[in-house]
Amino acid sequence: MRFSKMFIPTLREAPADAEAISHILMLRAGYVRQLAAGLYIFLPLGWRVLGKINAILKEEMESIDAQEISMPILHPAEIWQQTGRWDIIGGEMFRLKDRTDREFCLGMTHEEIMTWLASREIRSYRDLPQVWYQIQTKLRDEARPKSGILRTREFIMKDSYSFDADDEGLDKNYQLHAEAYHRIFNRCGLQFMQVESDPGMMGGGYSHEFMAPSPAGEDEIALCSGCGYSANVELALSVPAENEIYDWPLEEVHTPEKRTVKEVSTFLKLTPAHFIKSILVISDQGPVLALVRGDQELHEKKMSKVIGSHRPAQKTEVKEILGVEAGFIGPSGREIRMIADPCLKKGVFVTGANKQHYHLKGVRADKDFTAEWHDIHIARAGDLCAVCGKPLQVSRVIEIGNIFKLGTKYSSALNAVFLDANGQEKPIIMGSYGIGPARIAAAAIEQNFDKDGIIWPKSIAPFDVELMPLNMNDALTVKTAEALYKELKANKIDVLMDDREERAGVKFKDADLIGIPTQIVIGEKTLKEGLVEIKDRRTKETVKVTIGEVINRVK
RNA sequence: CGGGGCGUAGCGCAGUUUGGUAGCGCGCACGGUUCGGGACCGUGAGGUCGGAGGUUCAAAUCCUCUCGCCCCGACCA
Repeated sequence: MRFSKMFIPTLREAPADAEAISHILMLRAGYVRQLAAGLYIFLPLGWRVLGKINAILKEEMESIDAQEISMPILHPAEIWQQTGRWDIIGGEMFRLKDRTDREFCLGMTHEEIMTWLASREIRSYRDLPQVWYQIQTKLRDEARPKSGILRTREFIMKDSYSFDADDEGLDKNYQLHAEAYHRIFNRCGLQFMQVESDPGMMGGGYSHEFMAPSPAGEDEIALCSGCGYSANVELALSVPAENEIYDWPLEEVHTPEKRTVKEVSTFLKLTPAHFIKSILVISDQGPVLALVRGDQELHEKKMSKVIGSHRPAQKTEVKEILGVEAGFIGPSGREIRMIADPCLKKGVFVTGANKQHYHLKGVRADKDFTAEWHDIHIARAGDLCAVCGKPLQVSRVIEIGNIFKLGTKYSSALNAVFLDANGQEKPIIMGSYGIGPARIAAAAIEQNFDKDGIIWPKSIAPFDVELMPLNMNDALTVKTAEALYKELKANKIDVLMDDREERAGVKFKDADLIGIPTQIVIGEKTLKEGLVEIKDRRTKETVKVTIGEVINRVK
């Protein structure tokens, strides 16, 4: 490809409303343009990158016998109604009507439609297993699109779905996908890890996420360097570092106007870890008191797993329900449902006395209060691994893929059944598996850039090499460039030749910004010695080679 | 949905406090000189100041409403 013929609108300055590095660089280097919040146009360079990523996805999907198909984006409401998700999913689903008033939605994922197809076509265990995939646009009315291409309202996803006769089959397809995903992300040059995750609205009981470490990410994961335990902090189990235990007798202490853990702990000259933090929440079944250690935060998702959907109580509700102001509530002597973090089992604590301006010192679990015990705190760096006891690290990550064991949730709802070898009718056992190609691209940039621009991993770069004849007015330069251009193409090397009538400086700046991993610089002076320069975009190291050597060097 | 910020030329911004005929840099077009890390000189094109309504002799500037975008939070296959 010739630069002069390709639409690569590079920008000297970054648009003001871009913040994430991948967003800024993709805009500046002419890969994407924004149409509206969460809607992006992929320009020629950006589309080439997605094409490279998709090619890898296809190869690895085919290698585990997944078959590519293509599903509509516009879905009739009835199918989503049958699985219940039409009502469960709120504003995130785009909904519309056709001219006859029939209801439709735009597909945010394809479990329903894939299962619908299976329900119509699969009859026998002999038809199983099947793995179908597509690389298809999804639409979600995101509450908050952000970080450029990382969270958008319309995006391409590779989604695959497995259909099996039994759990062993599902296990195998799940495992095959996990392995394929490892190969895919490795080939894309990403640093990543596989972690346990919360299945969320997908249902089913078992899932993993693939995470690329990056400060631009929206998720956090806990990692154990000791045993390798890794999980999204939404469900990561951790044991906070132990307290020194004081054998206080139970007594009321006067704590005038001291409400928060911070205030009371400062007042009593104790660390927050010696306190029980009591948080009243309102669930569908009524008020629940959540108890965590004073130095911890309550994790709402973990809490939701125990008591279902809920919200924090307002200050006035606390007074109404518990009869005392929020700063002085505690578990002792309460009849209300209580969920407590297990780290409170051992030790002696200070907590609200349920009496204005008083706290209770010397509170012990089981003796002074009882509760249901569940891990409900947010895992933090420095907490200990629940498996092996070594310290956990917490890091910020971009979710680039996920795999779910769905079981029979969708097949049961949509009556996707088959006859087994004994003539018994059974629901098909399913899994679903997603990867976001645009997120791979963004994560690759977030993990590979410098002050001058993008540094693409070779496998997903828009071109393999950029050929840079510096002076287009020099006949020998042009002649050499044209010959090399032809030869590179003949050797199946993707080459972008910067044949513009631009000054050398502009070409260097643009080349670094665009980030093609190898640059071949053809300069007038060096050329007189019969040499050209091969430059590594990442290290900026340059070697001078004869023209004849170029092909072997860059192959 | 809650909190905050911003909308002025393609991009980055000044001008808004104190109302008085819209400006700078980059980019773009043309001419010339340059030519290995975003050149220089000259000439020029380009603006419903996000939109609507109001106040005023006069509104980018003041008031009301509205739309859009970004950030934090809530939410999130």
